[in-house]
Amino acid sequence: MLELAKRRGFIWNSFELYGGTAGFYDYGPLGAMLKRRVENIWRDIFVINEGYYEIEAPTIGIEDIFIASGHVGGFSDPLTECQKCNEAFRADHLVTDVVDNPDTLSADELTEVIGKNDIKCPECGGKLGKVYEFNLMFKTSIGPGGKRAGYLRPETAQGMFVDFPRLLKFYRDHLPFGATQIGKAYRNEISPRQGVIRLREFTQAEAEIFIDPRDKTHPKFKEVADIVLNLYSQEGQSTEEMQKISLGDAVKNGIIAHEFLAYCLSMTYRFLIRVGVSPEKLRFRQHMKDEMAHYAADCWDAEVLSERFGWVEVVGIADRTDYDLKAHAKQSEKELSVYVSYDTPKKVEKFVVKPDMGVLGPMFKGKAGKVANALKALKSEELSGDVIEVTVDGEKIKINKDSVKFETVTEEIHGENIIPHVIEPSFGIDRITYSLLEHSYFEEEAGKEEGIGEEEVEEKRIVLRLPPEVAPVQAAVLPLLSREELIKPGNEIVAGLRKAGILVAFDDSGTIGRRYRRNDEIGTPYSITVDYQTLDDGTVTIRDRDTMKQVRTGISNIADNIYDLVYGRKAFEDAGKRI
RNA sequence: GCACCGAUGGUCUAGCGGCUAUGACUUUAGCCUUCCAAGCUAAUAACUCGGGUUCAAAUCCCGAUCGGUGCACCA
Repeated sequence: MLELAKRRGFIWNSFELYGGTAGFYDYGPLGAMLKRRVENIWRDIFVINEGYYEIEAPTIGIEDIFIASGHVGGFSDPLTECQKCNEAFRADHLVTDVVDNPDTLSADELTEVIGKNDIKCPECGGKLGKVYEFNLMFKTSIGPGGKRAGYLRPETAQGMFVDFPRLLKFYRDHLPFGATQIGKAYRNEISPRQGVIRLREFTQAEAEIFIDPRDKTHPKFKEVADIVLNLYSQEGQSTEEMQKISLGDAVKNGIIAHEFLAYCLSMTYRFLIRVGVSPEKLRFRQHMKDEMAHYAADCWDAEVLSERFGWVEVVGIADRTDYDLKAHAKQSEKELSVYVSYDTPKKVEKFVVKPDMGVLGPMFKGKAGKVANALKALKSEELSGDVIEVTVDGEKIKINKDSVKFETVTEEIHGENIIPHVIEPSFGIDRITYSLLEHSYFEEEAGKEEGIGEEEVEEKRIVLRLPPEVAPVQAAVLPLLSREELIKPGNEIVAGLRKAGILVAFDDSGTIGRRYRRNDEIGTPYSITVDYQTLDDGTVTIRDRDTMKQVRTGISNIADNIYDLVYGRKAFEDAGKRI
């Protein structure tokens, strides 16, 4: 598979000319188109059908963002280098024998522990240097002078959190709403391996959906409740059992936390199947309690079975609660909340204390404000005596009850400010693209050729059964023989298809069989063959990649015909007369 | 990052001290060909990089880079 991908121009190692660098891959001519089509299907589902508009934020973020997100502090590993041989080691791993929880220690604390316990370089016994944090973000500086730190974003999500106030206005202050982003993210992995599974630069498609924390239902949940998924729940993982269960039942039984999350699983499922992931090689795995971030309410990964890498996480779907907005609110000192009005205004009984400032002011002068605040904090029973006592700055102060009025008032409240919860489906586009290539790859025995003598020769066919919608080349036009009278009408068909926006290849070299196989190998779903009958009656044949069957149809509406086939609006049998 | 293994045309591969470096497929040009890759003719194209040993290195040694596997890390 990988050999094919490289040879036919899907993916290959970056910078090969200079020996290559781990963690970087190029998409070739076919791969880039394939990936683009995958992204467009994602847009169709999330942006067009769900209405979560796409935004585009910079790939470089300022330091504040990543302080808030925790990436500056937490997205790193403590390293120490040997002064003698310059080897780098994980500092927390060197001290596991002397400390109980080394990963809770700071770099300075680790340096101290190493010093006190006289820990030496495991390689050469040399002295170890100061421990420093190796951050997994690519750091850069903004503007000259290097004063202002910037980081290549390690995920696209933060760009959407940071835009929350603007997005809220765009959606006219209504929950729920969502924003999406498809773009590059960067992680300076210490040791990336496993091909495109772990990259230093990769493409994410993420949605941040802001919902009312008190209402995690989904209006369209009924439409998807019957979808049966392969779930690998927390409970299931303890017994290593997957279960096929409908989303409706999964929510009812409390396996999935709520409808909204379950709905996201359904979107994810439909997306992955549509781009070409095999349903039987797809499962949804719930994060274990200790694996989940402490703030997450529930989290599910879509995992795809890969022949090379086993189960690979391709999508993460998390209920991140209000963690991110709170973090950015704190860092930016701005309020990030939504005013939500009640259906009917609530009547709330409220106990109000009204200190008589005309008396208290002159009496306490500078302290008056503090005294008043202390009084306001009191409960009704504490105010019942003739003399009221409060403590201000450690000093007990007695106040005559006449100086304080209090009452219970009934107020009408029309709504409140709430911090939305965030549902985050996060897709690894590179992993998905790789997976569908793997799942589409088939080597099969195709027909039987009569060999020399009596024996039959089994013939191998490599075919990429990509869904027509994602296939980079959507149709091939092939003159049966490379002769001018057949090439000419072929070229006219090509021009017509191109006008209709279909990516079409023309090929007249070698035998027809060879050209069919070449197109099978890159997943071209339909091949149009011009033969001598075309010259007589203006018809051509269309060959279906998967079945190798052919139909004959007129040239006049060939572009519409192919378009309908590619986008699934017509079955192959209906595209013409069967041969 | 550690340990072990590997790196030869576009792809797969032979060669394991001796100098025009195997072979297959692919590709290109042409011939032939009336529907499922291997018919004919020709052409293009490779020893990962840097040091060392040697009269001589694709071959032996060291290092780097990349890749595979295990550990670690990561999701």
